[in-house]
Amino acid sequence: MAKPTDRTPPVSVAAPNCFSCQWRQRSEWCVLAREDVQILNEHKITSTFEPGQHVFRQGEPCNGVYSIVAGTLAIRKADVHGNAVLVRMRHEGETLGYRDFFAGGVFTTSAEALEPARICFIDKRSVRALLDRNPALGLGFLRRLASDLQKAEDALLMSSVLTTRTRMAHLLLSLKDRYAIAQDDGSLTMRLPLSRQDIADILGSRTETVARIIQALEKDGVARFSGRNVIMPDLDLLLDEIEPAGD
Amino acid sequence: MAKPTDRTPPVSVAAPNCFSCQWRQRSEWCVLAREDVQILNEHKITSTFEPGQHVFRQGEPCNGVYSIVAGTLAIRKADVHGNAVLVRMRHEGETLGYRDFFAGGVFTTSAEALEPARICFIDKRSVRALLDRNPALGLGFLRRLASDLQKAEDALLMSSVLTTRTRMAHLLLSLKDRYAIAQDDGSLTMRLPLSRQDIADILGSRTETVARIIQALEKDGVARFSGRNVIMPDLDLLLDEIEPAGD
DNA sequence: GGGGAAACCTGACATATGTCAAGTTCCTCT
DNA sequence: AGAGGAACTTGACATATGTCAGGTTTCCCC
Repeated sequence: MAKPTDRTPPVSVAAPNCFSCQWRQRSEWCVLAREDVQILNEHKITSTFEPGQHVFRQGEPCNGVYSIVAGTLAIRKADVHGNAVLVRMRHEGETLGYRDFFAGGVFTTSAEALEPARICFIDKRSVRALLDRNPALGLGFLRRLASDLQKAEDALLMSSVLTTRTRMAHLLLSLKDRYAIAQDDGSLTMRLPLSRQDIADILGSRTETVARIIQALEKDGVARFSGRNVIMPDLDLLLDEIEPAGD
Repeated sequence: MAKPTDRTPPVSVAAPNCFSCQWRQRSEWCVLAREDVQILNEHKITSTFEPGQHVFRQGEPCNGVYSIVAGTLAIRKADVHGNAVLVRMRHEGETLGYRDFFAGGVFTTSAEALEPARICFIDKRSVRALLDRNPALGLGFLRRLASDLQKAEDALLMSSVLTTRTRMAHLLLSLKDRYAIAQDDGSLTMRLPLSRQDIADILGSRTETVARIIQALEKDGVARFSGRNVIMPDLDLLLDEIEPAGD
């Protein structure tokens, strides 16, 4: 089998069931009545994506919303010169693309699988029908957008008042919640879902700078890196990074 | 009369009429039926604010939304150390505070009048009642939030890929649309609604850096500054700043 | 008009980070 | 296993920007 690349078309898979979907019940879609779940179930299209494949690309028309059944996606935004930032990550259970769906119908970001992913697509017409029948669904998206906006503003604030090293510490701490596993000796280990370039794009920096910060963190005993594997011997040391001493 | 300071309470004024309000018809509120405008009209509270006064402060509970009848506000966000960024500006006709209203009820930003302002407050109960009766109102806020989020992401991208000088050019160009007046000789003049500190907070920079950038822009003939007054002799020079030559 | 505070500017200096150019390691495919 | 390439690291250097300290201007209130 050929290696899946960015250009490999996504694979449609046997449809999972929206009724029994564990994620539906914890997301915006939990407000749907039984017959509306039926609509969802009939119209969704489920596909799988390998790491590196795009779910959608900046500039393409937005013809519906997506829901992640499994996997992690990177949401990137690029300017005209190709410079990109990694705006956020999206994980299983989250809905995707609703921002551009409500804003105007063209994707202003790209979504790329970081891990093997399984994703449901719900087309425009179905979403509109569901919104018409369930005002609470719209309010759910409203809440979600409001919280996304808060996070974006937090990121904006952080990017202008914190050093790159401190933002790196923030990033490690947020990744820890999802990816780290505790070892017997009290340390934490995790495998990063992100390349150095991805990290640089999140920090608004360069890979060389990321490498230097990693070097510095290792020197100070805060974390040890080996490729994408990280060992954090003491969580308190990381917490100290984001909460300056004596403050 | 004492000079209005940050602590001077806002002044409630004779209520303007929502039915005839020119802004209502161009905003989210335009979808309201006649009897709903009546609700708005009865429950809104209109106040005036002098420059420097706060409409609301980060951390306060959010008990409703605001609508700007006249004036310009600065929306700021601060971290625990008091570092602040100026997240955005809001002008007459815009609604205010809906983000925190939908997200959870605590203001995550502060709003401060930059010019004398007149602002209507619509309390929580009235907003909820209007939302219940007008699903389209919720969709209107949805669209607005989606576009705010887009702008926030644009700002995030710009802050990490553009130089401070280029962002300054972007800022001047966006302020021009609202504040600049064309002179007979083809140049543009405007009076900035922002202090150097405000500009630095927008650029994610320092007042000293802003002063240096101003110096550089004057040296290159792009703009001339005298306090808050700016003369832009040639718009093309400013546009060149944001679109690097030969690109 | 004068005093005082706030806003603003300037210079000298330190430093974080970008840039460029080699290396090295790691991974994948044949 | 070996070849090739991508990802990553390292070093030398340039530079934008922060920091600090001092000075000037502007504005407001008495």
